[in-house]
Amino acid sequence: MLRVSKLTDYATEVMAALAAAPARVHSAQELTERVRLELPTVSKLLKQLASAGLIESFRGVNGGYRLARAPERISIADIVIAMEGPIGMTECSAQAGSCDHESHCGVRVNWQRINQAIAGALAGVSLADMIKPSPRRRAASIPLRVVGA
Amino acid sequence: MLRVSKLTDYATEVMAALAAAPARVHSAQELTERVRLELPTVSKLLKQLASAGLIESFRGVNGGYRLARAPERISIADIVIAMEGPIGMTECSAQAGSCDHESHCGVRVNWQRINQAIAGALAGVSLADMIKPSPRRRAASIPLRVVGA
DNA sequence: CCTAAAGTGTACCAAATCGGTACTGATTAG
DNA sequence: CTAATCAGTACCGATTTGGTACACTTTAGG
Repeated sequence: MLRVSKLTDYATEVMAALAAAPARVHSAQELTERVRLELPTVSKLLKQLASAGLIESFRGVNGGYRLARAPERISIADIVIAMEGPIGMTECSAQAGSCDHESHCGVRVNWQRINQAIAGALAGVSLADMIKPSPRRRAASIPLRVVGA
Repeated sequence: MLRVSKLTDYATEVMAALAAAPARVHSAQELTERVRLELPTVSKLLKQLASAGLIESFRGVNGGYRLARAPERISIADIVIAMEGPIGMTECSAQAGSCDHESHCGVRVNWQRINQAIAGALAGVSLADMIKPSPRRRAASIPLRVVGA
């Protein structure tokens, strides 16, 4: 199945939890209780999200994490990229030289277009969208139809 | 990196090779030479593509494989699904009951929307599109818009 | 019929990835 | 100075992935 890693999945849950109270600083411990995961796991992904600049960290007593931007300005693409690196559906479509088929592979360029389509789909959903219970509203703005079918 | 498996990648190359001469029957051996992979590997994915109904197989001497439909009527989504199963970016968004967070996870429904957007992006590119050298033409209709970054 | 060309099915193995854990260090409020 | 809390590193086990091996079936053609 084409899917993101569990860590990425968890990351969206944690980000959603942070987005529920964007102004407050949440400790890793508190977030752990919200998403029902082990502390080291939550800790690890929080660190990753922080180094990607999606959340701010505060050390020391009463420290914790807080969204770096408004939930409307953080997209699922941001989270996926923070956790898994650049979106590239195939090795060679992400960086050149990584695949020795390049010379005779006619589909590479087209995979790059697909990457962009998928990045667009992920970028079109914000964290604010994710915490809305109803899939109505901005849902319609997700680009669905692409080319042919 | 969010990506499809190598086998899926190879499968698109093999399908592209088949699409280059849709009427002819190609042996696995011949396709192996085109995509520069090992025969058992090509053989394995051809079998999988055949059982998904994307290609037809012919046994015996002068046997081989042929596209089951016109290249315009086979999408990248078809190939990805044939190789990796249903598109579901998270465990729980594909089938219910597979995740014990369901009760307190507010983002599940929204992942389902994202799945559909991605499936749409993949369904929108046909095999015929993939073998076109120029990324021009209908390319412009792929939604590109990005939110934050 | 017999043989060779070709696909089918099953099983298996090594390497990479992934998810998780442990432990130690650094920072800061009180 | 102490406790709370984030940061960094290292490691481990399980799963997945990619690849290989081998025995079986089907079919065209002599």
